[in-house]
This record gives sequence, structure tokens and C-alpha cells, in this order.
Amino acid sequence: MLKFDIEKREGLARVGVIHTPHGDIKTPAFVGASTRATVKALTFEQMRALGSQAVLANTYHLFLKPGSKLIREGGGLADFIAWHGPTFTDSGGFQIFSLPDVKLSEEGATFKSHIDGQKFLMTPELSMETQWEIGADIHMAFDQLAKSDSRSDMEQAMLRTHRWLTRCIDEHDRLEEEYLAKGLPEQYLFGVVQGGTFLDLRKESAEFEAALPVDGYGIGGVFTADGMDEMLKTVCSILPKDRPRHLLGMGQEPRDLFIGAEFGCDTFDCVGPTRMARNGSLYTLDGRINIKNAKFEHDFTPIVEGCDCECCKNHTRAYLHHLFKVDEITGKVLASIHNERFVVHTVDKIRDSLLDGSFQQYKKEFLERYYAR
RNA sequence: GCUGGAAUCGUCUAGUGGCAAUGACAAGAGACUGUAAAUCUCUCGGCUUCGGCCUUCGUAGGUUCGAGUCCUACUUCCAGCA
Repeated sequence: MLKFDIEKREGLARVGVIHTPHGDIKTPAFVGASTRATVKALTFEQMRALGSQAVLANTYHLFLKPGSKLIREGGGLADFIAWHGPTFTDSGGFQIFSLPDVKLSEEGATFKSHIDGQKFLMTPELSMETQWEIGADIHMAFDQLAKSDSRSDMEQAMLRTHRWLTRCIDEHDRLEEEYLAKGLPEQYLFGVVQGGTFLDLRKESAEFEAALPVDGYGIGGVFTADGMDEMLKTVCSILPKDRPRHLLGMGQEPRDLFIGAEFGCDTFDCVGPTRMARNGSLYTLDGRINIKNAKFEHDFTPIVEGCDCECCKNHTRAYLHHLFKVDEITGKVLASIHNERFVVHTVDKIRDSLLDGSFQQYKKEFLERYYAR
């Protein structure tokens, strides 16, 4: 069982430490998205410097290239990428379901590679095998997303996710035995709760999965903050209190992080911060700014006054504006450092505020200012 | 000086007589939440009561119902010959 120490609880929120074979994660924590075994535009040295505690790679992408076998050959994900800290892998479910021409069956999902069109059948078992071979500390179960927002589609996807989860657990246990026998480190499995916006389905999903021997939970299928608090309240009051929960894919909007932490999520991952950065949209305490806008041409202040990131400590908005206008990669690098730091730091402050009892005040001040206008 | 060729939106560029006029870049703005995303979308002569109106294709004339497109002259640039 994955070791998760909880230092403090406040309502559904918790402050804790997840202990993985590759190191600890102080939660709540923002996990960097390193989909193709890299955080786009950043080195892992830079990720470390900006305070990132863990990264999440994607099974779908790594399955296609370079293949899990090669990553194993390179010593497993952490060694291969030289990130000497905790790692997660997403199951590939989300990506595969977002591809065109996916054929779903009880067995798995048949899809065509977005790279060369080659056909594959991804199953819960193959996802588990691939994730074990990749070797991240924490794996997500291979789940199914709904084809539409309709209740019947949501329910079907949830029920299949549950059936697949039992298969994931069986395969995970088999692989665990095999890998531990070789003297390799333990790897952990998170189930993924589905149910869309339907609270009764979320409840059913949480109850079903709470009874299963998984190490933690991913909360999936969340696309909007609308109703997220109620959904998380429902789910997190049912899930076992001593196991970590990861809010899948949320974190582009700071409000999601506050809501997530407040209602019982311990880790988050999101491609938003780095993608926004590459597209010139930078976080400030007053909301995002588009650094390419003409108004920043002569703005010689940092992106965020007082921000301790490499970008803000050394550079001005005018300089970033220039780098984006001439499309220099350094602009994307600095912007990514800033955005990633901004989000990591915000979640770290959420942790601190939970510890010292100032969470509600911090949340109010932050969100009122960030979403003013 | 002679002989050819060329002049179109900030730049380069398309343009059989019915064109406010092609495409690219630049410029301006927007989007992005388990990354097919260093991506995508919109605007880009002026005015507008959104129906239109006005001014545009080196300059000045002309032919024509109608000219960026044809004719004449001029100006500038390029090439070749002197």
C-alpha cells in the first residue's frame, strides 16, 4: 500500500505527504505534465529549481514512442528522464478516447496511432503492462470516458470503467509480483472515478471503487469548474480518507486548484500552465495576460512583481514581449518557467494556508483579485 | 541615347474588362484544463443607422455601360545594347 501520511485535515481538505520509492510529495501538490517524457520547453533541472515535486507522463504517447521497453532499458521513467523524484503515468485512456476512429469494446479500445495510423488495441491489461514497464511510481487505471454528456453515456462509461478497474487490479497484482521478484521498486495503482456531472453516478463510482484494493484515486472526466465543488464533496466524502486523490487534468484555472484542495484532492496535473506559456498567456495575480499584446512593448516591469521565478527575477515584460514577437524559443522557456512556478507556488501556498488555518482567507483574497473585472 | 520589361494594401505577391481586388508575411485581438497544441480562430483601405456609401492598383488623360486589366503621354525602376 502506498504510504500517505496526513498531517492535518480541515473539512474535506488534507495536508499530507505521499511517500514513493523515488521520494516524497508534500500535498496538496501540483504535478507537472511531462506527457512525452518531457515538460515541454523545460528541462527537469529547471522543473526542480522552480519547486516541482513530481511529474506525470502519458502511457499513450510513450507506448507509441519510444515504447515502454526502451524506457525500461533506460532504467525506468525516472532514470530515463533524469527526474530523480516521484513520477506518475496517466493510463492513456483520455488520449485514446479523444482520437478519431476509436472503436470501443468490452475488451478494450482499438485506435489508430496519430503518428502513423497504425492500429492498436489498448486494453486494461496492456495499459498496466505498459505502465509497469515505463515504471512510474503511480499509475492510473485504464478508464473510459463518456462519448457525450448524456446520462446514459456517462453511466455506461462509468460501469465499464469499473469493470476495467477490476481487470487493472488483477493485472497490476500479477505484474507487482513479477517486478518485485526481480528486485525492482514497488509501483502503485490509482482507480479513476467517473460519472460526469451526475452526482448519483459519482456517488456510485466512488462507492464501488472505495471498496477496491487500490492505492489511491484519480478523479476523471472533469472539464469545467461548474459544480466541481459539489461533485468533489460527493466523491471525496466517500473515498477512503487515508488514500491520496489526484484530480486529473485540472489546474489551468487557479480556482480549480483552490476548489480541488478544499474538497479533498491531494494532487493535480494540467497541461494548461505550460501550454498557456507557449502561447504567450502568462499568469499574474490579476489574471492571465497575453504577453504578445502591444501594450507590453514598453513595460519594463516583471510579469509578477515579487515572483521568485527565474523569469521574473531577471526579465521584464518588454523583454518577454520582444522574444514572443520574434518567436525566439527562450520566450517560451521563460514563460513556461513562470507559469509552472506560478501554479506550483500557488498550490504550495494553499498547503501552507491549510496548515496555519488561513486557507479561506487566502482563497478569498486570491480569487477575488485574480477574477476581478 | 536606343530597345525591351516592370510599377497593386507596411512588405513580397495573384489578378481572362464586371474587383475593395488573391496568397503569404507583418500587424491587432481572442481561445486554450488527464497535450495529435512552439497550436488554433478572428480582424486587417475609410465610414456606416450594417442596407450600404466613399476612396483605392506610379501620374495625367482617353476608349468602354463598366478599366488594376485596353490605348496615349509622362515619371520612376530593372535588364540588354551603345
